[in-house]
This record gives sequence, structure tokens and C-alpha cells, in this order.
Amino acid sequence: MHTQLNHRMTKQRQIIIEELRKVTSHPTADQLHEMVRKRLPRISLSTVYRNLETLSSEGMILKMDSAGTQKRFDGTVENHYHIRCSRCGRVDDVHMETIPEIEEIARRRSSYQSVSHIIEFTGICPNCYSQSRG
Amino acid sequence: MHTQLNHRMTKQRQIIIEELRKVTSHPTADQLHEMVRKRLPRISLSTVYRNLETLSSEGMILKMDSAGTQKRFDGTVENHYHIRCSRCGRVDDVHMETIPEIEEIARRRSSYQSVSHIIEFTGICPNCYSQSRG
DNA sequence: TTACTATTAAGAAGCATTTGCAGTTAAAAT
DNA sequence: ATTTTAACTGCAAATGCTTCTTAATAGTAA
Repeated sequence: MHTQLNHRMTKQRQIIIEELRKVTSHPTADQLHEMVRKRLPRISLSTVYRNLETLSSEGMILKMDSAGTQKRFDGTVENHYHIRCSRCGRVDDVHMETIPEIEEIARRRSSYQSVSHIIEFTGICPNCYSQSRG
Repeated sequence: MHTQLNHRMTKQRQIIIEELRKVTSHPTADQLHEMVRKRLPRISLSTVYRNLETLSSEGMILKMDSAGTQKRFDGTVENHYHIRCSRCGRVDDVHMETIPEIEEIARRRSSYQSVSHIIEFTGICPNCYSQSRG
């Protein structure tokens, strides 16, 4: 059982992984491009983008902020949680109690101030799920 | 006292708020534009964007996915939480235990399947905080 | 009413990301 | 070790979301 789908380990891909794993700074694509360029001066930004996409869909790295390209807006301001369908992008509210206690934990562990939080769930929405079972 | 900072309640702004509060679908700016157009056919998309920005900075609505314009990447795949500085955009890992139990709660409340979760904290990082105190 | 200034519509500009293409190369097949 | 072939690369151009520019409009205060 392997998730390798005819993917080649090119020099570019190898070095992108290595450089990303070296740091804890959660770089953007262009920051990573700069880092990789120190070792592969001719690598293009689109190669970095392409590989980041491939690697994250293989589960080898994590793409953050991967919600989607467009921002969404909510008329409700009080903190509440959301769940997003990974198939169709639909977003619903999750009606559950919030857990503000974790903010104090995060504050202590991170030494950030004025800590707030959001939780975002991801899953398959009822529509997409029923479609997938015919 | 009031949080009104020389902001005018124009017809456009009023209707944008009303339409957003009517729904629970977390629309994107262009979806909301379409909704508002039913009542104000000549409103422009940039007016919608401008007002959504104003309203969310006033705290009257919530802007989701407001992380930033660029995606970030993480070499660590196992679920862990992040904290982001609202001043400088810096992102750090938060070393605390994850709480997978909430996924079951969210699954029951939402009727989504295969639920996973992330928590994102927001705060002021040590650098920005020490700057702000001179 | 008059003056003042925030706001608007329309379109251009900005910027992150994706895509088309022609040449290259990793790696499977021979 | 060669051949083969489809994935991959660099580059440029395209795309798509969001913000900015500008001249005109319209709330608001006096």
C-alpha cells in the first residue's frame, strides 16, 4: 500500500522538502523559493508552487490557510466554530460550546499576548456524502 | 458611547449588512454582491469589498480566512496548533496536546463525515509586544 | 441652503497562484 | 547499459481575487 502515484524525486523536490523541514517559520511559497535558490539558483517559483501542491496532496507537508482562495463573511460576530466541506467548499456553523480555556494554555506555551482562537473543522457534508454513496 | 467613527450608513452599507445577516451560508464577496444586486442593481463589487472590510474592522461582521493573502507551508504533518501574530503575521507552533474529542462532537452536531480539525490562535507575538511598550 | 468629506461606480492595477508549452530528466522497461 | 516515456522544469503569459484610483455623488453639520 503506497500513495506514490508516479511521482519522481527530482533534485528540486528533494531540496524543497529538505529546506522546508529545516525551519519552523512556516514560510510562504516565495520565501521558500528564496531559501531553495541558495542551493538551486535556477529553480523557478512555479516549480516551488507545483511541488508544494504535490507534496501537500501526498501528505508529505502541510499547506496552511488552505481554506480556499476566496474569503468568506459571516454576519454573526460572537465566537463560534465552522465546518467546511472538503469536497464542495460549503461552510456551516457548528453549534457547540466554545472552549476559551485553551487560550490561556496557548498564551502560556507561546508567550503571545491577547490570545483569541478559532476552530475550523473539515469533513464531508451530507450532500457530498450521499452523492458518493449513490 | 458609540463605535461610529465618521462612518455613514449608506444604502449600500445597510443592504450589505442586511443581506449578510439573512443567511448562514458564509458567502464570498462576489456571492454577496449578487445577493445585494437584487436590491441595488448598480452596486459595484468594489463597494462590497470596501464595506466588508470596513464592517469587519468595526466588528460588525466577521471576516473568515483572514489569515493573510499568502499561503504558508509546514514541514510537520502531524496535527498541531498554530498561533499567528496579528501585527506582523509571524506564525509559531503551539506545543500543547491536541483535543481530538471535539471532532466527535462536531460530527454529531453538523452531520458531516470524516471530521478533522485545526485550531488557530491569534495574538501579539513577543517581538511586537515589546516594541509596543517601548 | 451651503460646505464638507465620506462614499460611490467603474475600471485599472496589484499580487499570489496557476497554466501552456517546449525542452529536460528520472526511472521503468528492454 | 540503452531505450523509452511520461513526469517534470523554467519561462512567460494568463487567471482570479482584492485593492486602488478618479471623478462624481450624497450623507451630515452648520
